[in-house]
Amino acid sequence: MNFCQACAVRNRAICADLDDTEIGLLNSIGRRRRIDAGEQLLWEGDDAVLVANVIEGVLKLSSETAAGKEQILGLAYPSDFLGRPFGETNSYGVEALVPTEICVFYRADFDRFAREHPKLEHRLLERTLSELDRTRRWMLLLGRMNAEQKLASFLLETAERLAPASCGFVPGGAPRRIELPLSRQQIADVLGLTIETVSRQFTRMKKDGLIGISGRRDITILDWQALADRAE
Amino acid sequence: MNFCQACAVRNRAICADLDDTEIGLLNSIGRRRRIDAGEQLLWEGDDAVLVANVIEGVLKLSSETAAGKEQILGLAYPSDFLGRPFGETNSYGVEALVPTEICVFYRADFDRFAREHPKLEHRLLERTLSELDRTRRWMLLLGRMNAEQKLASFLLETAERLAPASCGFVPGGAPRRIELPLSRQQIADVLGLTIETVSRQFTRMKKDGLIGISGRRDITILDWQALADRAE
DNA sequence: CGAATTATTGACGTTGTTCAATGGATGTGG
DNA sequence: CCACATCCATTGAACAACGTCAATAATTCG
Repeated sequence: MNFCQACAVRNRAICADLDDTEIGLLNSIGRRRRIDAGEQLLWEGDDAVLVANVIEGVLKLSSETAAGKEQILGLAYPSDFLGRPFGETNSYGVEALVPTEICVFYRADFDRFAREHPKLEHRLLERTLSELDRTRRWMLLLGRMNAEQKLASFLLETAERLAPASCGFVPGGAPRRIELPLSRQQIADVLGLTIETVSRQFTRMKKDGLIGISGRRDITILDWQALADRAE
Repeated sequence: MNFCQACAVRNRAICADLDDTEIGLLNSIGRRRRIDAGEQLLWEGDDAVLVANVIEGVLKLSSETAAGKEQILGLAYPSDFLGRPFGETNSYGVEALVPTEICVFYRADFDRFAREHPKLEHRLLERTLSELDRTRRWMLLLGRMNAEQKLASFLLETAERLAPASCGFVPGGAPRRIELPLSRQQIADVLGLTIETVSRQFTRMKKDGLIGISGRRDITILDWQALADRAE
């Protein structure tokens, strides 16, 4: 059977441009896999054996310093691509943050398929270019923003990426409740801060009426404009 | 006439896999251009009109916060690719740091050519994937390293990238003199620090015998191992 | 040679980290 | 269903690293 036809990210993932025959071929070399929250998919420094598409869930890409301090390098959401095609080793680890569903390939199979299907390579190129842009924007945050700006930026971006693309959501307007896919420690690891600093910033934003905090991971954005102002 | 045949980066740039006919075609849509040190090639936020290959020299990619603080997002050396194919706008500015020679294309022409030549797209994909890896490694530096580690890492990477690929240079061993392509301020902008902090770190490394400083931009790495130790 | 630019150095302030204690939530076994 | 253990988050106080401001020194360039 062919999973792809019913795939939730069929029109957004890198396979979107393939026709039925090609999809069938790709389907035959990939397989679905569920990953529990906290389960690791790829390890930093390992041989690059697998690549994957994210179908449902959220994963973190991360690396650590010799001293053991972690830095989260990026988050992967549905339709994002994971792993290092045409590469030797994984330069970062990948771990699911919530229960996640992916579509995995052996890198060797994927590489071969990709080289034979320029349409797929083109989509992958576009996606990689976008990811590079996003990553560079994140560098500005890490290098030049203070704790308040970092957290405000993080909340805005998370709200945006969590909104299903289909629902035509635009930031701003009404209060919006979001369920954070990350713990406080992980947020700290994304922003290059400590957990204490993150916690203090949350408390302050709540006190100032920018956000509401209902549960550890349950945040409501009350004042978009004020949040955006603090992000710059 | 066809510049490509005599091009210094003919075997390393994204055009390396093209045959003579294809190179001829590519040559006809591109042109050589010299850029002075300090001259800007692309502006952050502008429409993405141009893309280019670096032939000789060094350029910086940079972005700034609303408050006007600059962050250098990356450096481009010979054979690197510049600009945003298949994109709308430049998400960062590009400026030459030293007298530089590039091979420019109108993005529209380049995009069309690329879509018709999967070999070129493949090279561009490999390069973009490598650049993404490099950029993510830099995020670890920005987010989790202190000033000393940042500067040590910067010096090591600069020494490596400045060494002509041909000469089989490996870090370590004998003292090595390098001419920094960046001012102190620019180094600060790469590392997410201030010029004063960079200056103090330089002074300290010199005092500790790790490096020699002959002129503002003229550094000799005296003790590779000690420098590598401080980088982690 | 002198002006302008860039870098260094010092004194001081601020932000975020570190260390330590407390608080709140979640889950398990009795 | 409660008691307890565990985990995660919050809060406070002291400290260190880096930033800021200001003065001086060294280069570069006309």
